[in-house]
Amino acid sequence: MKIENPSQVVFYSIERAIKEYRKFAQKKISETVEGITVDQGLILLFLNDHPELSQKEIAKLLFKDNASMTRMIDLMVKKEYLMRSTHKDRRRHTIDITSKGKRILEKLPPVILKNRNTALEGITSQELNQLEQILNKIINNCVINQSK
Amino acid sequence: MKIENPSQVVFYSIERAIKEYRKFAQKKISETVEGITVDQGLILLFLNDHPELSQKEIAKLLFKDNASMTRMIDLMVKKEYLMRSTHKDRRRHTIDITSKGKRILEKLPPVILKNRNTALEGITSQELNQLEQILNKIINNCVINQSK
DNA sequence: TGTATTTAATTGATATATCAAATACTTTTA
DNA sequence: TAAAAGTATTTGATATATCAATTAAATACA
Repeated sequence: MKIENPSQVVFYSIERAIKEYRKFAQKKISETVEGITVDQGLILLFLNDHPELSQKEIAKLLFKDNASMTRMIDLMVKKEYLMRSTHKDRRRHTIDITSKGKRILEKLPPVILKNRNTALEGITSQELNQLEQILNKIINNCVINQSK
Repeated sequence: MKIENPSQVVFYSIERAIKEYRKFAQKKISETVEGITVDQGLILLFLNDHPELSQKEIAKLLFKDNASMTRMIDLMVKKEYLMRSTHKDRRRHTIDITSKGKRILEKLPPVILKNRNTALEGITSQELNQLEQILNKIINNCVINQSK
């Protein structure tokens, strides 16, 4: 049984698209903001909009593992973008953005918006909807069949 | 400046689609073949079809870094799926599939084909073409603007 | 031919991914 | 209310990602 050439398989395109976008976005972010990864930037943005988020909730938003999130936030605390403080549910922490983190937040949104616009240049909103729909079908197929 | 909710941004869908597919595919592979990751399986398949591939070429096919590929193949050698032997270009190695690797290869293709079909269930070939086209636009936008 | 430039692979350092197990709390329930 | 079950986070072990630097060999070229 013969497996198709990768270039003929849509999963390679999906993987490549997200990897090229991440590489591109990281490069542009690094040109503007020192010492921040794409994911760290997203963590700051989410926390800024929703300060009550738990590590677990942030992990889910970014499709990360809880253990990874612990270590990412450890690092961001070490780099002084974030601080952990006590939460009334003492299993959790409240995660606060430091002033250093807030300074990053001022520079970040325009870069991210520009990156997204650049990456989506020449793509109609109709195409974007199609893309979303098809991807959602794939996601559903995978999620449903995983539990089987 | 406000950054959109993740669910409204197509890049989250792309990321989620590939991650859910990988999780699903890994689960199905693990049920059939012991001790093999999706990427390790793909390395075996590529080498089987194109035994002359260098580590660098395999890395490119799978969108990996050369350093990662060195370590992945190190591990596959340690687990006895692969062997390195001398190549006429002595900077390289020839990478041979062991008999243990070949036994994996007998079981792998049907699982992978079934995974892909399951994940793409209910998606027309027209939609697949659209998906490819739109993703290629994104890829091009990122690649072109990276060098700028 | 000898030196400079490329090239394939490796290594080191650090970060992230993944799974399992452990901790420290909270909530349920008998 | 005490024990059981559930939850958020952390930790350990191993693999992979990423970038820079190194090594060893091939190629270019003066």
